[in-house]
Amino acid sequence: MVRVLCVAEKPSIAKAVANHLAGQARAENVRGIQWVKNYKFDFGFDRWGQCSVTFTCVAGHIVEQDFGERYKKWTSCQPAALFEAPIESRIAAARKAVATNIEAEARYASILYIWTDCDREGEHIGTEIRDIALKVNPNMQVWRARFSNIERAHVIRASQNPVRLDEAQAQAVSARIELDLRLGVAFTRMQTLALQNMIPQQSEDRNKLISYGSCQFPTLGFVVDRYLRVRNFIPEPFWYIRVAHTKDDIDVKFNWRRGHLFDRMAVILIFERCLLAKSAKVIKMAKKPTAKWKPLPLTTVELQKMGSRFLRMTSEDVMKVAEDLYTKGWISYPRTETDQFDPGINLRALVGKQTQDGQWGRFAQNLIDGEFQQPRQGRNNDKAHPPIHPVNYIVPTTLNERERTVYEFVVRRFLACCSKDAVGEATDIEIDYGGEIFHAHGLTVIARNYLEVYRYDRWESSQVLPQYTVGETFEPTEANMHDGETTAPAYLTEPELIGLMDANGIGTDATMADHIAKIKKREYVIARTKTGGGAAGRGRGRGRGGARGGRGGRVGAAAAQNGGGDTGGVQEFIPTTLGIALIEGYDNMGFETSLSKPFLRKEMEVQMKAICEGRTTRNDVVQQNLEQYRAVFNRTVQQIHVLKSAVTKYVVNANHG
DNA sequence: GCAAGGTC
Repeated sequence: MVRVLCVAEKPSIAKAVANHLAGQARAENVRGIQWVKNYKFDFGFDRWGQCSVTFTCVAGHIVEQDFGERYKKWTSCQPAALFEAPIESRIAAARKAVATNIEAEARYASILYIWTDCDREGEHIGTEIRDIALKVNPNMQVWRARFSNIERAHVIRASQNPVRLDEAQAQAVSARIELDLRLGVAFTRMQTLALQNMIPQQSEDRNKLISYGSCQFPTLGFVVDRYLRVRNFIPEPFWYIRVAHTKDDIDVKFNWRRGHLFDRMAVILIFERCLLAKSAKVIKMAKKPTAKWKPLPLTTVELQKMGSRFLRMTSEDVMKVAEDLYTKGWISYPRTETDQFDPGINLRALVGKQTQDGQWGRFAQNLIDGEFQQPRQGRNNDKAHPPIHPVNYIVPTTLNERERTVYEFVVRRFLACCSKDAVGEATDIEIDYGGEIFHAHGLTVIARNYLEVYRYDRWESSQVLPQYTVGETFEPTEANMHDGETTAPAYLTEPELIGLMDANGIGTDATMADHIAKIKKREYVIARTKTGGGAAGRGRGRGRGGARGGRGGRVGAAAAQNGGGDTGGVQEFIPTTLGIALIEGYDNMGFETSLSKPFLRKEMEVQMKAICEGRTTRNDVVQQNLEQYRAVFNRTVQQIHVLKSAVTKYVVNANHG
């Protein structure tokens, strides 16, 4: 019988696919690794007939790239030499047993069938597996499965339609690996050696490390950018008009359509026109149904944003806990960009597992009893993993506190997705007063629906507004001119930072939390827990700040209508003097695009796509980038005084003063 | 003592 060796990227895929193909596969232990099993079974492939199959896995990359011995020691070469120093590939120390297992199985198989994730990194991992297998058995045929989820029918279809590895995608990753290594290590050594004597030692036995990385620097850049905007903020006064009217014992406040103006004289003139008009006329009185949409299926980025906003955990902790819940089998794979459920998945069955819970069980039961609605479809699909959802019920009290918090969030989010939008009625009233438009907005929540289970969203009825009729006129009970001033934006919070990284392609969903943790560890930023609520998305500078100090009083706006509900405990980031000095130093070097900005990383992403599409080659991209960065590197060395003087200004002086 | 990306 033909022997086929299948290799997945991680244990869960190997197990799921093997069991789909086999019915029930026999799991054999592998020496030296508890979490890898070799699943053995027979299977009929259209192409090769009845085969004897071993289905095993790796755990991410197996091969590691590093500089050779000669360049390992910091003092052994100039950092600039790392732009061309030879790079060696070897099996990572922690992956020896995995590689040995593949070698052992490959010796007896004639076909290698690769089942790594269908993304760029998966394609590269596939080539790593192939190289290891071909070394012991050069005659193997190499194939690859194209699959985008692990639903049974899909997997079986994929198994019968093998394709070839996509070399271009693997090459794109290879370019990324080489560039990140050379640039990261070269700049890290250079700036550490140049600056470490100016900076207090981190601890007695360890020298301060001043690292550079294509992701950590832009991440730091976002924090510094916001900090400088806060520090350089100059409040601007503004003026506005507010009208109130009491009807049916209800005090209705009308807001000025223009919001506010920064010209006091202009507001005075308009205000006088209003007063002259004496009476206001209702020009719109509309009640219309409105809804608050239920959330989209959960992606990794969203989990980290929501986690750092509502669960009093850092994004790093949220990911750690989510990975734990995944390996224990309670939730699905936590690294996904997909916000749409595959039509094949049995969502009702998953909801059904939650009916036994004391807190959300009744809600789940109601869904089963008829309230269930298909989740919304987002726009993202990584074709590898479904949205994050609970796969099994676990009594929350048997989990530790952090696990419980994350599990509860995943479950509530999932149940919310399978529920209905919240329904309400919006009332909009507009009046014309001296030629100016003022409006009042009211909301009555009619059915909370998904909000019953998803307590992270807020949507509450406002004060009930009285009935007006279009054409009706009245004399306002109160008409006042108020003043206020714009308020500085707040420091960058963790959910905001994750949003910026995501939008700018800094890191991947799986690594964003690592980069944030790294700039903390390097002491480029400090994280501090924000107290009180109302954190995110506030005050983006001019004109958005709340109106403070209005003399007429009663200026404080009602609570945020939407998405508020911050419980406090959000992390906010403030750069250290060292962090500011690094960013300012590079910004002052006069490069077209500073290393602190996200553009270089974005550009690398564009070039990786070009490699994938065959428009350029791996070597061209690597050579061109190395050339470009070598120029930046050399100029940085020549102008190291610019960097040093920023460090002097922010770190040295700050510590003596 | 260095990067970023997989994953356990």
